Amino acid sequence: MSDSRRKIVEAASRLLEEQGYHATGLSQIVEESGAPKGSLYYYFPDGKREISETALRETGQRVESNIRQILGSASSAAKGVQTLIETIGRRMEASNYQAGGPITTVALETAPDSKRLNRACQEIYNDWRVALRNRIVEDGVGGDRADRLAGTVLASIEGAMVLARTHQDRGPLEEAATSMTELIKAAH
Amino acid sequence: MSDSRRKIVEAASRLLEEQGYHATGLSQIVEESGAPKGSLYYYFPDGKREISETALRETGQRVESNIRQILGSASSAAKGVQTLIETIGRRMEASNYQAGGPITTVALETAPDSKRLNRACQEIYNDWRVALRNRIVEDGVGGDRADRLAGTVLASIEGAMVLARTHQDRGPLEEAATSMTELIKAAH
DNA sequence: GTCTATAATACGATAGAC
DNA sequence: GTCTATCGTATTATAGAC
Repeated sequence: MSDSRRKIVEAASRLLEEQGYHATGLSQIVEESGAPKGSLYYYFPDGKREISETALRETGQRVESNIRQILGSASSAAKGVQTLIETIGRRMEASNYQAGGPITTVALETAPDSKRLNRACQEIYNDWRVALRNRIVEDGVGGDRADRLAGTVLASIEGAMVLARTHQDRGPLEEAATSMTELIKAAH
Repeated sequence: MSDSRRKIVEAASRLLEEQGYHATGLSQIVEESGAPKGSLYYYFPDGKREISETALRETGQRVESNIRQILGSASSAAKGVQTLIETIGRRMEASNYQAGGPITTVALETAPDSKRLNRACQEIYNDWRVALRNRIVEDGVGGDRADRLAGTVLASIEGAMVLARTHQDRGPLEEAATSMTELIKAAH
């Protein structure tokens, strides 16, 4: 992938997380990426939606990789989820709560009116969910229950990020970490 | 409160939930409200932000009232939370997932750049959380633990709404309902 | 691959009449 | 209380040169 294209996608990923879809302009993406202004529609003929989809999917894969790595090196699913949520809390705090969930805002904004971006968000959330589910199954929890637990953990993380960003406080994530480890342990 | 003002606030509440802050234009609010176009800046001299704050706070109180009513008429906190989440699921499904969390999208969009709207969202979330906490305390759960449980329930609901809207499926809310009742029951 | 210029449209907000 | 007209400034996207 060319350098300009890569820089555009990286800038878009960050801006979409921090500001959401509608508040992020193409001019700002180009400006902050440092890429040439003329290359935007050369690399992304379909414009903003194509850039955003590319950025979302790249973010999704990066996050999924982080999830798998953290869960994989933990001694149990419960420990892994706790470490995962703590890591998210540190990341949000370090960004002064400008990071607001890698795709949450865009997922909410575009669910009704962009089939393309909505599908991307669906697939990304599904990948994350599967990663969580697999680690819980490895711990010996039955498939159906592991599935439900993975969904609850994912929802709790998403919601706790919303609250943490709103309050500029990672407390909600810490509460979620405690509750989710408790819930997973109780499933055995 | 005058009729035009009330209609503007009602339309704004609905549009902000369905579309978020940046995607909702003043012209659309006026148009769908049926209020006279000239009355917008008469009732809300500070413009879009003032309309939005008013709409958010009104929505917040309406939802808080619903929460208290549902929790209050339930035989236990766990049952109440289950009924609450099921009610939310039916509401989202009935709207074809256009309802996307009464304030979630706006909370995420405006957290960084509008002190005024951010504070409103903080206070609304806090009210909801207190309503949850109080009902859990009534069930005999200790204050600290009830506080954490309320935070987790709120986060799970917020996150499950994000996932439900994204997938156009109330499954995430059903999973959250099951898990949250389990978690609350385990606290006794 | 990259540039500039510009089309076409929408936005929030204000002024001043009535 | 309500109206219209308008200002200034964004936006996405395209055309055509280089």
